[in-house]
Amino acid sequence: MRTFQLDPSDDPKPDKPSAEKLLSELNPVQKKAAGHGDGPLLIVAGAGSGKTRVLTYRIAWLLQQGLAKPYNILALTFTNKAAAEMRDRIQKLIGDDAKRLWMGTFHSIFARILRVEAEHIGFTADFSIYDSDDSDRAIKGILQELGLDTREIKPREIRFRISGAKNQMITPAEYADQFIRSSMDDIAARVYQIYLNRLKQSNAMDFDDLLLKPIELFQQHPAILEKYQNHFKYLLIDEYQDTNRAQYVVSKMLASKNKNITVVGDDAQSIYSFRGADISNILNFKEDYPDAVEVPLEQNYRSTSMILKCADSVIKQNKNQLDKTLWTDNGEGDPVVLIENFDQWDEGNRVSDYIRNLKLQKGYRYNDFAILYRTNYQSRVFEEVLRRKGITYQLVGSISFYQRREVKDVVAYLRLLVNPNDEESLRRVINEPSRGIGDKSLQGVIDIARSQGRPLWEVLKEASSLDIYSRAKNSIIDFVAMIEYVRELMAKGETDLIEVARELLDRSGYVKQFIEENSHESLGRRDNVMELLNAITQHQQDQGDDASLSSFLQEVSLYSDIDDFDPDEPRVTLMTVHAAKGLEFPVVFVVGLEEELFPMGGRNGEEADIEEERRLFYVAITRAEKELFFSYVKTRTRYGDEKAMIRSRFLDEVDHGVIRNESGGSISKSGRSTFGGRTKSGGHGRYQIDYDWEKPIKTGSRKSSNPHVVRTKKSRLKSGGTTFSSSTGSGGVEYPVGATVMHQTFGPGKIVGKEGEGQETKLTVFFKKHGQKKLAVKFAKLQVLP
DNA sequence: CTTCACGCGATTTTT
DNA sequence: TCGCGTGAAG
Repeated sequence: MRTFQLDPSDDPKPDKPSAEKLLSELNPVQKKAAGHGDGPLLIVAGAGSGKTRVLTYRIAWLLQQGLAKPYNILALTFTNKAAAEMRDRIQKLIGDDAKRLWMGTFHSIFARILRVEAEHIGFTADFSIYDSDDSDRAIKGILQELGLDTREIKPREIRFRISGAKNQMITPAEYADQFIRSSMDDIAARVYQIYLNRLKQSNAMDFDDLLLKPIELFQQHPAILEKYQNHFKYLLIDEYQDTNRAQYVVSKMLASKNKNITVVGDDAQSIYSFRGADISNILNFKEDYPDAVEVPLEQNYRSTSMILKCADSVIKQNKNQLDKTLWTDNGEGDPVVLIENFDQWDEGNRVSDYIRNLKLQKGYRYNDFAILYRTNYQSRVFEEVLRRKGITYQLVGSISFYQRREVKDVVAYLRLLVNPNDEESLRRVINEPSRGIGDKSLQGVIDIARSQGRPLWEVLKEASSLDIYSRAKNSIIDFVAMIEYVRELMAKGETDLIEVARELLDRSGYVKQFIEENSHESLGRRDNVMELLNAITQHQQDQGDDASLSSFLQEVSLYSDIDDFDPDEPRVTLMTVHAAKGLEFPVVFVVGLEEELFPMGGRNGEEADIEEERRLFYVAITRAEKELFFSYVKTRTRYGDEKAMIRSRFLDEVDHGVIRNESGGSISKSGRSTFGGRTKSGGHGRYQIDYDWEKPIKTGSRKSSNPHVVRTKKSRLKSGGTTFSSSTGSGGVEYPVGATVMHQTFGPGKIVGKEGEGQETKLTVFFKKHGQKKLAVKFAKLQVLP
């Protein structure tokens, strides 16, 4: 990285005429925020008040005024998608300079910095990034080595505690001193220290470390901190209400020299405290920076006044909330409609019928609709119903491609290649496919490694002189040689990345096992592996010369499902409320409004927890532009059996003047006791008479249609079970030029060229988001869309 | 050391 | 209801 000395007293240039023009599309308050010069700036941006717009224009303005070069600006967002979108919008304003802006999530930006500075804190540039799953495995291993029963003490429980401590920047010693309240805490304290050591030895960092290590780096090396302070002359942080302590500290460090820090946030939309987000960061901003200029954005451009009134009546119930008044010029709009259902199948049917009818009557397109729910598992019913009715949808979240076992396995292989000390990856793949290196043999070697305090890999390299079973010993020797061979291949730099990966998968026998098994499922797994290889190629195309296995692996680790949500495809969106933050839709359905689901019952029902649930509900409501629907069910199937549900207290809290039932009447409070009744048989018949929906044939329909296969048809292939339809590979499927097809990773695309026949057909497909690609029909698993 | 079968726990929310 | 992980047998 280059550093640039820019004198802050550089002539503050007078406004150019073009700057006037640049900001002319903003309202006066937005203009004030966007055109703010140096010094701390707090933008309190209500929902739908155009904060992204302000941030975008502010960055463009800073550049245009000559206050900063693109690389002097660091903009931290909540998702990679948000960053990419903002970059796009800036590019439209100022052109290609936008490419050189530092924009991304806290995690990805600091991962990038840490790669450069790794050796200063005892890591190498090739450090691995552990996701929560990797962390759980590491913790599980530690628990086992401590002789503890991992059924009684769940690794996740321990991880939550450790992560919580890390987010508060509490060291293991401090934790042991202050936070022991139960035997679980006691164990967590012990594991915490070992876990830290283990990660360090593995040259690995977990998600929390990506925020903590920069702090460590900057504290220990003031010169490095100063370098970045000089480099990042302007710091802008989006969604500031959701930052945790570590994020707060690191941004304060970076800003402490120039004080050019802009934060944007809305305390009413703080929904990540479970992850350590601390709302007081935004509430106390003005104490940290007494001369901060505060700009409240209160005009809402998104929603009707009816929807805003609804939202306002909800958030007012929270005691711990800043007062603010959102207003809008938009029309009054229609009241919110409450849909009452017998069970989740009714809910799915009614919602999808509304979608169909609204589309017909008012000319909406499918991408104008979103169905928002509290938990991912609620998506299943909606998927099935939408599919049956032929309504296209896209599912965001749920199980992502990169969490699939076979994909994680291959990623572990690749990680091992770049970082041999990565013990979790090593343990994951050393016996996958099975090579006769079982738990016992491996544990033997691990014990030796521990007693010598050396990385497992180093000890494995000396396997020939170890005292272990000879079959396992030989397998280990072969395995080590195989990895070393491929690593050298890579180190020589003459072999293309993709070829290196192929060599690895070939020599390890990883793909071969799937082909030999030749089952529907294993072939699906093989296809997923091929898809991962495609992603490597894609990465190379995107990054050009900067592409390496390390950079690819980083991208994979920090990938989030929302990142490739495409709002322009004509498909209904299914996602959690959390995932919907920052997005907007003309028509929104907030479903599953039942006690213990939304709000999710914090078992003690703590008021703070309820307030966060309420903010979440507020976020859901404020996604809607024109029409808003609430829905709840009377009985819901959970864990296989039916449970009577009580409708959400939130429905009673909403201003009843803005909400009506389906027949246009006002909703009754008593509805909560009669309709949401406790008896199972109570209103059963009554509500079935009202509705004419095809009841799902619960056993029949679900069995007859393999959910895995069907899911893939309309959702992105990323979601769905572990197997995919192999129909594309077995011939008989036509791929006419001009047809629209759906691809697992690239999304929808159009066929623009074709060569070869049958299985060997290669298609040239143009993807809106990824550009033109040549794909083999055999592997690409394309679905032809109507 | 691998394979099969059964039992039990899971469903917050995510970088 | 279903998927995974643990336990015993081959």
